[in-house]
Amino acid sequence: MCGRYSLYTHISHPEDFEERFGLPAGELPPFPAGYNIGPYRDVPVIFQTPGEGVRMRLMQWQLVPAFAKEFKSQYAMFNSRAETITSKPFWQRLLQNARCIFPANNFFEWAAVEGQKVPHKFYLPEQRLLAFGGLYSVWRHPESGEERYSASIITVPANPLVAAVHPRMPLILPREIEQNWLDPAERSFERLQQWLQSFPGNDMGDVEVSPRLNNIKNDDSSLIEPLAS
DNA sequence: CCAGACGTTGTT
DNA sequence: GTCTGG
DNA sequence: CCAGACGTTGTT
DNA sequence: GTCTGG
Repeated sequence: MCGRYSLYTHISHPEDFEERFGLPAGELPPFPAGYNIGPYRDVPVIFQTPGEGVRMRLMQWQLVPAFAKEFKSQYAMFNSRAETITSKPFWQRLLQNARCIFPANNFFEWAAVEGQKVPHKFYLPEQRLLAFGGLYSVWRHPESGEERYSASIITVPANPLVAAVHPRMPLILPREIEQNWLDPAERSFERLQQWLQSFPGNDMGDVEVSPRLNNIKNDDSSLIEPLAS
């Protein structure tokens, strides 16, 4: 699963967004560095619609279907299982028409050790920016017509490194397919399905971090530091 | 995801 | 236990 | 044509 | 909103 992550590269190295996604620093959404980002927050999401370039905007981290009566979900849909989105029509349509990327610097998973929840940070040392594959949805207010965006992170089975801590992990897109993933012209179900892979653990780092991370009210850069043991 | 709350009626 | 809030 | 359906994940 | 069923 993926229920907590960090994003601060857009503050420290905004040029990464230009290089990877063609997004100039001036077009990044106003979002402070976040070291402890959880579900239901508004987070920066990268997406593309037909006839338009790649864009980034804030979306609420959950998924509210367009047909919902209110802008809230009665289910926990901040994650979407790869196994589900390829097998059910509702999700298949989103996979073909509403893919997005959550930019991130790492993700956290909790190990259950003697009844304690022990947080671990997973990251790619050589890469400041990670691209989580996700799905988004646009909901329109019935009266005002106001648009509200929401988005969900796709999950896949954990690779062996992550599996030592937790059985699921976010879909991480290899750099070479990021552009294809965002391209609204890509509708091949078979290719899309092939991209729902668990990113290998070989190049990933895993460090235990402070349990202060557990409380989402804590949000500072010390939370991503390896726990001194 | 984790943490923290979780209880009301009627009245002025 | 289960729901809500962040 | 209208009515009705359409949406979980992860945890122990 | 959009698709399916009757």
